[in-house]
Amino acid sequence: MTIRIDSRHLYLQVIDRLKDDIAKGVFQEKEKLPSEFELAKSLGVSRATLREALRLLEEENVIVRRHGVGTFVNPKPLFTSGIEHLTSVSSMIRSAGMEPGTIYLSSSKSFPSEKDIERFQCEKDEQVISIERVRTANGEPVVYCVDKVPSKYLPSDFLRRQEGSIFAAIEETGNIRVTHAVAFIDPSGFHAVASPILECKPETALLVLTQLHYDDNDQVVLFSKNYFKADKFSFHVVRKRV
Amino acid sequence: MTIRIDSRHLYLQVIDRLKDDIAKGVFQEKEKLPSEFELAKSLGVSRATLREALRLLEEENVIVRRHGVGTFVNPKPLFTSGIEHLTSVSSMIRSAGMEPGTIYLSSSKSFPSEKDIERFQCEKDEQVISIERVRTANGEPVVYCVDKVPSKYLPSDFLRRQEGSIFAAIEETGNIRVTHAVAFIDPSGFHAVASPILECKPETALLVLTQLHYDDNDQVVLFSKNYFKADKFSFHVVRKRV
DNA sequence: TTTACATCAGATGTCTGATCTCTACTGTTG
DNA sequence: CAACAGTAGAGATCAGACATCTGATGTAAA
Repeated sequence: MTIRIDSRHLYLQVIDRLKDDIAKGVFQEKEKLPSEFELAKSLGVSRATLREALRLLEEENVIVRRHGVGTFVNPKPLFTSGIEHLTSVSSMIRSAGMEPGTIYLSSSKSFPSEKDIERFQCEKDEQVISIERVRTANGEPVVYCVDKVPSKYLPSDFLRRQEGSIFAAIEETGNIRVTHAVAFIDPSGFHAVASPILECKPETALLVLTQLHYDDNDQVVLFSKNYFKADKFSFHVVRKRV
Repeated sequence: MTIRIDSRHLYLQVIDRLKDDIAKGVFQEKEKLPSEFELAKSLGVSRATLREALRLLEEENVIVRRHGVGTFVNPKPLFTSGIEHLTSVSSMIRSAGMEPGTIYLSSSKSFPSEKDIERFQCEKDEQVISIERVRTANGEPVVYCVDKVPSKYLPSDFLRRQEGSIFAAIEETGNIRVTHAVAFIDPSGFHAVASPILECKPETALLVLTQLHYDDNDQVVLFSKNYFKADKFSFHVVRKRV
């Protein structure tokens, strides 16, 4: 019996551990994993728990299981991590091999519009913080971002410190975790505000991501509109048949 | 082979059964499911098997489980079925509440280009079929489609019959099933070919979906490039934190 | 009456160890 | 050499137990 430092469920810890090991190449050798019996023993969990983890890893296409044969790691992380995985703009830029930066244009606190009230399901007197930024990749402007978030979700000193990710600030309190988002994808030609800021020629198209970010209680905690300079950026998504 | 009547794994059958029951509203009552013990008994499977099914349903956001409390059906199919689910253009149009139609522009059989050979991993002498179509919604052109598929994946009489989905034709033989695709998302301003065909004004932006369709052996079986008239169409994707 | 704490029932989480079924391999046989 | 039967080992499923969490209830103290 191991001491539970981590309070999360065991099967989740097993998943992380296995993903780590696969990433590190521990199991890579001939793309075959030890048998469930041995794996469970070496991880210190029961086979039932291990199987719950393996089943989810199979659903995620990390591994493949063949009845009577064995479990194999899937040798094709070729096209994972598409837009269907929620990550910050910073890490999107970084994973494209470039250095992210931020230029703050403005930030303000104001009372919510009717749309805001509907989006956030908040009261009329709950103030909303709006932030306008330009994100850069290797110094070049690539994304124009407009974010809106009810001030109750942010630390009180947020407006003063002009740095850091909004995600991190929202989750700083420990009570909220952004778990998923719905992103609406639209193309745009010339945009009166974004195009000049991004130093686009009029014929350069933009990709607009309008996003509603939810926490684990399905509350909208962040609304954002991102204008991507598409010639410097590429999006993909893995589509699965159902 | 792969002819499976009901020899699929038990946990998969349980998932289907539960989804069915939820869809039929059997469990709807107060959004609470029977306990795992009772459910397992009534389904005639062990608790371990039931739990594998429940774990996947939870991952799919169909249900929510709370330790010590119970299992609940999730009352929010609000934003499922985004672009991350692979469906045909026809059903995308239909689910937008419009009637899909097709205009065939051209279709031809030719030897593969170097890009084709790389995409499909085929031989130089294996011919490739190219199809050019316009898809309409309520009679109005909304998508310009260019499809490429090695002729070996299609029935020999395919070029003569100018109708039906390519998906269906590929799967007609029974040996191939398109399981997933990787879609690259790009905006486009004026496009010399697509814009006139779609009767777009020059300033109307297009959304371009360049897709590689895979079968269950991770073979590319279909390449397609779709130009969506974005003012008539809307895309969204559910992004999950990992 | 209200608050705080102890207790308990019932649910999910985890473990153990067994049996069933499938697959790849191997040696035998005609 | 091909066809077949046997076998070992892997995942699939099962049955039952104990652990832990949560919500509700009852009881005693403020």
